[in-house]
Order: sequence, then structure tokens, then C-alpha cells
Amino acid sequence: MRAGLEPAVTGASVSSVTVFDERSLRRHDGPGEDFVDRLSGRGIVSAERRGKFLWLPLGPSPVPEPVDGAREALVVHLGMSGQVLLRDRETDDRLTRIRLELEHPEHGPLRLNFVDQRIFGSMAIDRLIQTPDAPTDFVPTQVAHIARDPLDPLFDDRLFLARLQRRNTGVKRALLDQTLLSGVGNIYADEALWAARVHYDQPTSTLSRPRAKLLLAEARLVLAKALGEGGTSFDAQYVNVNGASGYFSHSLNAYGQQGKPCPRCGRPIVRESFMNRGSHFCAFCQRVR
DNA sequence: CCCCTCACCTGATCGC
DNA sequence: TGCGATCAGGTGAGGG
Repeated sequence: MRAGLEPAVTGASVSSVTVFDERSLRRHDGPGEDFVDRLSGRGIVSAERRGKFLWLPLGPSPVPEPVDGAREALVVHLGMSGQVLLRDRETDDRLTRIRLELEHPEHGPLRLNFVDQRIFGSMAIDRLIQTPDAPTDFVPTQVAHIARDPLDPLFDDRLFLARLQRRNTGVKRALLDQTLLSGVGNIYADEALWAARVHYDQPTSTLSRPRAKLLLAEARLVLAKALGEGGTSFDAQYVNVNGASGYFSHSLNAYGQQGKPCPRCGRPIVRESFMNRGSHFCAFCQRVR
């Protein structure tokens, strides 16, 4: 989504904003009117991401600046069912909750539809603050607690491994904790665990250093491969900014593969309920030890 | 402070 | 055709 947005929106300005459902502003500190006022007329500087959060840093505000003169950004999170779709001026999408009309000096008019069935996703205007580990990096305040993802050049492997082994919980819980590492959700957690032959409920405290390192390496591989294939789409709900599906669903070894043979040993992949969601794994290859 | 459960939501699909 | 049950990729407030 970030890669698709960047060339289209950088240098554009926001000519109008329509909020169809205020619940999609869950992360915005203020009413819908405030969101519209603070976004209208702003220029878009770039497209940035950390984990599953995306933000578009904004140019100077024509309306009251933050008191300290901090830069602001439009923050987007897709939640479970969100989409950002770039359209022409006439195209409607069902379940559009927020719409931006953009004007690009070279590419002309562009419509950005924020579509979200379940409304777990959201948009917000937020202030940008310095990150402690790289003074030239800025993130929205609501992203400050999110760790870097394993593909980030500044991701600190040793820090991650130390924090992981200090935890007193199951390893999949830890993988899903965005303050430990970001970008890994239910699909990529199951895929990384399968690749590293680790059981989802293996206690982090008893995970050996080599196995923890292997797990991190596999998580990194899974993310890189999924990004390269445009993400994981099972249906029309998971699409890029042009409405196209990713291809990573064809590469899944464990997630959603219950009943099918493990690609490694041939025994069936099983699905267990865990944390109110599915955990998919090979009961032979992936055992607690 | 750390860990875990649960609330937050809608729409597609499936079985009866 | 209709109705209810079930399922879904995430996050963070609040309780223990």
C-alpha cells in the first residue's frame, strides 16, 4: 500500500475531505469536523510506514498549527478489513467510510477512498515526533510504541532476542506483539513458526537462542517474500491501491492449510483455537521442546 | 510493570 | 428466499 501510494500522492494536495462514517476516525483526537478542517488544503510530502501503520506527512497547515509547530501526518491503519483505493473522480466503492479528493500538479485529479467493512481500521491526523533510536526519523505519536519491523535497516536483532527471551509467554503471542517487532500478524506468525519448526505455544523463556534466531530469520524471510508478492489475498478484500490482489496466498505452508499435508513431512496441518483466532501448524514438525 | 482477555464491528457465506 | 450461526488478516483499554 505504501509503495503504491507514494508515487501517486507525493506532491499532491488535498482539495476536499468527506467523512461518511465517524467511527472510522477512532484514532483521531477530535470530531470529524476537526479532521476535515485540519486535512483540507494540505500538501502531501511522502508516504511512510512502520509495521501496519501508514502515514502521509503533511505540508504546512492553513488552519491553526500545533502550538509547538510540530509537523503533522495523516495516519492510516487498515485494521482487519480496510482498503485504500486510488480512483478517478467518478469511481465509488461500496463501504467507503472516508474520501479524499486530491489534486496533483502533474497527474491531475485523484480520488482516495478509504474502504473498511468492519471499521477496525481508521484514519487520523497526528503530530510527528522524533524516534529515540534515530533522531532524523519521525513517527506519529500513536505509532511511537510500535517496534521497527524486521526488514527495517535499524531493526536491532540483539535487542529483539533479548526482549523475547525475557518474556514470560508463548512465542506466538510474542510474535504478534507489535511492541516487540512489527508487521507480523496471524498469517505471517503461523508461516514463520512453520518455517522455523517452532510450536506456537512454546514458552519464549525456554526457546533456545539458536531457535529464536532461526525464528527471526524466518519471520524476516516470510515478510520479504510476502511484500515481493504484493501481500496475502484470499478474496477481493485484500488488495493494493489499484484494487489488485497479492499472490502470497499461493505460497502459504501452514495458514489456512488445515487438513492438507504439511509440505515438509506430509502429515496433516492442524488448526487450533488460540487467542480467539486460528493457529495453523504441523503437529509433527512443530512440537514444544 | 507484565500478561491476558475481551470489546470493538460488519458483511459474506453456509446450513437448515 | 430467509434466518441464524459462524467466520475473518488487529489493536488497545483495563483487569488481574
